[in-house]
Formats: sequence, structure tokens, C-alpha cells
Amino acid sequence: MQLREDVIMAPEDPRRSRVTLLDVARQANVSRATASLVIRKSPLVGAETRQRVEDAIVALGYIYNMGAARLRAERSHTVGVIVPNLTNPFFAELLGGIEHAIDTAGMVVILANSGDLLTRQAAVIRRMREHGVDGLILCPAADTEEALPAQIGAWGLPAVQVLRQVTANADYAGADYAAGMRQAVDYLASLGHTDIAFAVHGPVHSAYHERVEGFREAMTARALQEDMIIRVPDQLGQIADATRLLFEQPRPATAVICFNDVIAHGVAAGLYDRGLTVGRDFSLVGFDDVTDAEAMRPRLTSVSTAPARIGENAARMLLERIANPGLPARRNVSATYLHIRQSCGPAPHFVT
Amino acid sequence: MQLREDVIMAPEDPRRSRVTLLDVARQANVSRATASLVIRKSPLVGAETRQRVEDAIVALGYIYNMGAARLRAERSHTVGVIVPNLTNPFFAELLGGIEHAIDTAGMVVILANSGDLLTRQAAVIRRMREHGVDGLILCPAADTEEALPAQIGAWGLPAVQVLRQVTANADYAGADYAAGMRQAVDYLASLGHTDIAFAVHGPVHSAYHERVEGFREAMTARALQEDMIIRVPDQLGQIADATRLLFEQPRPATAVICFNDVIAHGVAAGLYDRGLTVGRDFSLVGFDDVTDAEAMRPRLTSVSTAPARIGENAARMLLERIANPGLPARRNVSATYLHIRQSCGPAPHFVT
DNA sequence: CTGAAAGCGCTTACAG
DNA sequence: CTGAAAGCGCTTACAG
Repeated sequence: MQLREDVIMAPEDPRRSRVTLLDVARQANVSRATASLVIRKSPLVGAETRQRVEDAIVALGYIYNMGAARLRAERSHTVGVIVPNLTNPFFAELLGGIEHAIDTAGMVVILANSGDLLTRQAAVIRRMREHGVDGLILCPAADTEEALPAQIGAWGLPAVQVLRQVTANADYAGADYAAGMRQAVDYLASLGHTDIAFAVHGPVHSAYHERVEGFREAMTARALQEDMIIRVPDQLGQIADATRLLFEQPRPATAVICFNDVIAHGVAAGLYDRGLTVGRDFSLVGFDDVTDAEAMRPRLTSVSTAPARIGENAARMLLERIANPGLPARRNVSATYLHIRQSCGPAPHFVT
Repeated sequence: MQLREDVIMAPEDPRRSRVTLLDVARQANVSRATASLVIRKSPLVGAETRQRVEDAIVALGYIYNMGAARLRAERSHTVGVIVPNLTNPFFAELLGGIEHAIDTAGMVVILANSGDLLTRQAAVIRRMREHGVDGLILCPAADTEEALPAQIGAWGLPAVQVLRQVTANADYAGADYAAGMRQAVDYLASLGHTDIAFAVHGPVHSAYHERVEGFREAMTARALQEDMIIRVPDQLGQIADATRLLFEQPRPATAVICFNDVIAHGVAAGLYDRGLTVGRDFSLVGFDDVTDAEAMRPRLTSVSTAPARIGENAARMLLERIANPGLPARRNVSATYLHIRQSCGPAPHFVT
């Protein structure tokens, strides 16, 4: 940004006299069409002419008017991103990955929060359509109809589902949650645990089901009891109390896999409150492997889903679909891996 | 969203035949100008006419074209938000507050991440200008020139600084960081601590200076040594190791105030690694009081800055400035308060 | 309360 | 490689 030039060249009343492409063209002694070509980096323009136009742009402090361009060109260089919530650090990382990829493509993200509410989701989708976004990255709110992506497609709006999927007939970028559950179960089983709980919370959606099913299947595959699924509160501060549920079972758990790291954090607190030492008296596995995992004590073993990477994948898929709307529906399900740290230990009385 | 209607009414080729205000007007048997008035909720239109137009909108699945409106009306209903980073949960909460207030005003946020880099900041500001945002909420990158807000003002773009300020001659929404430091120091002093450290990291900017100065002044006011300011790494995972710095001092610290909760989290881990019990062997105060504080064990005492509220304040200020550009520069510095939990205890050998 | 006309700042064919 | 003209979908005066 050439602060100096811009300041000097700023017109008297900045609100009224916007400098336009025509001004640039005149200053450079070319037609408006030519100036437009230069801006859009067309190879049709000669180097000397191009330079004259670029000089004029700088001299006048010209700012491209994306809105006007969009009206004619039907492209807004804008992507809508709808997330169900912003406070889980997981979504912040996802958003970071999306923003980075979209920015790199020279586009801009319009952000909205659906609060995991269908009515708000509908409202923000409409608003994004009004703003003429070129595409949508949507983490569908719980209970979203399976038809929504087709709907959006019928509107001519390229879209990709991220993290959660309501249909296989639309693009989707996520992680292999079921495999992640298997990794966690297998690991705990290898430490001799048989009474393994799964602590869940939040809205029910595809990622929820995939994890629950993944848990059940992995447990069943090892002939372990697969129904110790306990619900804890959504609020981090209230999870600790719910930890007692782990012990109010026919056969108390000796290990728990958590739906996400937020739960793991809360459960760790709850175990502490009971005087139990994580990794020795009780084993704990998180899910997402968000930054905090490294700073917990003992360090949290967690299934890594790399949300920033999922975000980048989703953005890339969307960009490709915008470029080529005819593509068949695609899926990008990235692998998870179990990041083993210190929060698990052998089951009681288990000898390796 | 009337899924059913829209589906049924969707034109054959959604990309080509956009339904326009003129179509709505024809369907409702009014002129385009009248239809426009209905959409903008003008009181000039009679109830019966209004109803006819609204029916036509639903029947045709009309979507307002904000881009076209903007071109004529010079308002985009769009606000740019630039943050230096997305991973600190603090910024996620701030963003949540901004998004909520902007959404409530019927506008939309365009998000960008400056990465605390001046060059990226300049690039995203330019991009937002190209997109014709009606205003900007900017958390200025470190080392931003004092002149930038004036610059932005000269471009005719309403803007408010949030969390960090580079000049008093532009709107600013933040928290009273110095008062927060004073609350923390006073509290620790009341517990008998005299060797109090301040653990900092990250880029240097106004919020940094305000906290450091607040710390120094509060310590000096109590005739305590005010220069035990230690730098720790930016990465959460690496902070624990740096905790040793607290003890490699002429007079080792017995308490530490942290620049933010991220540091507090890392330091808590580091203290744990040394076999120290927080709240008994060593006292720890965080800053920001972000959700995690409640789930740490022992629960973290932290200076609450309520980032979501700051975000809402910033959004409100911006909306007011957009409505009334002639306003003098304003400041909204919200009070902090010390949320006392469990991470502090009396100084060694201190009797109340 | 409604209609006809002009115009916002670009891009897009179409000639040259 | 460049220029003149039309048009994207709205809103804005201005008449009626």
C-alpha cells in the first residue's frame, strides 16, 4: 500500500468523487476497455500500454470496484462460509484454513454463524445469495434436510459440505471419524482396557453418528461392551461434574474416549476433582487434537483431525467446483491419526 | 426459507435466467420503482400493493441483488473485519460478538486475517475497499503506523480500531487493560505476594504497552519491584518449558500474572512439570477469562475482558459512525473485573 | 401512491 | 491491440 501517494492524491471529498476506470483510461490515454483488460491481466495488452495504465492506477489511487464488475461479470470473488459455532477452537482452526485458501485465490470470505439453528441457517443462506457469493462452504446445522445441497445446487450456487454431510450427492470435505474412533479403541484395548466409555455432547449430525458408529463397531470387533455412551453438558464449565457418570455404570469405566477435546478438557478436570490421576488411575483420549492438547497435564492423547487442513480441502474443492460446475459430487475424507501423549496408561491389573 | 416453493419455481437453467425486480413488478402489476420501495420497506406503499409485491417475491423465488443495489446506492451492507490471528480463542469470541451485532443490523461480515503482518494488512484493506465495504473493524497489526486510521478516513471509509489502538484520533473499542493489571496486582499483594512476575509474549502493540505499564504502575504504587517481566514463546506447546524463567531470577517469583489465558495455560503446565501445585505453591493469574479458565484445575483466576462484548461494542460504534460520519472520534473502553477462582493462594510465610 | 428515464462502474461482444 | 456501444439489476430524482 503506497500510503504516501494515496494520501497526496486523495480527492477533496472522498465520498463523492470516486476515481473510476474511465479516469484511469483517460490519464493513460487509452480506452476504458483497454484499461479493463490491463486490470484483469489480459495478455492482449502491450507491455508499454500496460505500464502506462498501471502508472495511472497508482497516480490516481484507483480502487477496483468489485461490485460493478460483479454486476456485469456475474462473479463476486466472494465465498460464503457458514459455521454452527465459533467458540470451539476447532472451528476457529477450520476457519483459519478456509480463509487462507480463499485469500490465496484472490477471493474474500463472508462469514456467518448459524448457531446450529435451521431458521438462522436458512436466513444466512438467503443473505449470502443476496450478496451474490460465488460459492458456499457449509457446515450444515443439525437436522438439516438431506435436500438442502440439491436445493442450493438448483439455485446455481456451488457448495461444499464441510465436517458434516447431509447427503452423498454433494461435495464434502471431512475426516474419517470412524477410523479415528477405531484408532482410539484399539489403542486403549492394547493397554488392556475393556470398560471403555464414549463421552459425547452437542447436536446430533453425521459427524456424531460416524463417531458413535465407529465406536460401536470398534468395540464390537473386539468383543467389548459397546453401549457405554454417556452424554455430558455442552458448556465446558459444566462437564467436570458429569464425569461421575463414568462411574455410575454397571461396570465402571477405566477409560473414556471423548467426542472432542473440549469434553476431554472438562473430563480431565472432573477426574482431578475426584482425586484421580489421568494416565495412571484413568485413561483419557480426546478427539480433534486441537492446540490445547499439548498444554494439558498430563498431555492429552487425542485423535488428530487437522481442522485447518480440512478447511483448506473444502476451499479447494469449492474453487474447483466453481471453475467446473459439471463435476460429479466429490468427497475428500482425510485420514485421522492418533497422537499419543500421556493421558493413557495400562488398565488396572493389566500386565503387558 | 420456503424450500418447497423455491424448488417448484426454480427456473429451468438457474444460471441464466435470474429473476429480477422487473419480473416481480410485472407479476404484481406495479412498476419497478414501486417494487423497489416495497423491498426497502418504504412507508410510501399501500398495504394492499405491498402484499401483492411480497406475494410475487415468494412466488418467483426472487432474491435481492445486493451487488446491483450497491452500485446505485453506494451501500454494500457489508463490513470488513480484520484480525491478526484466529487461533487464540480470544479472537474467536471477539469475532462471535462482532458477527452477531453485524448480523442483527442486517449486514454481513467479510473476514480477513492479517497474520499481524503489515504487508498482509495493507493487502486485505485494499481488497476490502475493492469490495466496497461500508466500514471496517480493524485490530491493527503490530507496528501499524499511527496515520493508518486517518488514511482510511481520507478514503471515506468509516473504521473502528478494536482491542489495539494506534491513535486517539479514531474510534476505538477495547478494555481497560491497565485497570485489569491493577486488579491482579492488588489481589496478589493482598495475599502477601511481593515477588510478582508478569509473563508476556506476542507482538508489541498498544494493548501490550497498556498491560506492561499497568503492571509497572500497580507494582510501583505498592513499592514492589516492577521489572520482573519475562518473555515466553508464542506457541502454547512451548510455554511450559519457559516457566523456569520464573525461578531464574534474583528473587524468584511466588506469583505470576499472565498476559493472556493462553500463557496461563502453558505456565500451569510448566508448574505442574516442576511438581508445584498451583494455588498452593505458586499463584497464577490469567488475563481475558476465556471459557477454558473455568475448566482448568485448579480453576484459573483471571482478569475478565469479555471479548464478545468488546466485539459488539466495536460493531455498534461502527454502525453509528456509518450512520453519522461527522461524529468526533469516540472511545469505548470497557471495565475489566477480576474473576477470582482457585489458582492463587497466600504467599509463603504470609499470615493474614 | 406510481411510472418513465437516467445512471452507478464495470465487462462484453463486435468492429476496426 | 483499441474504441464505441450496450447492458448487468438496481435506486434515485422527477413528474404525475
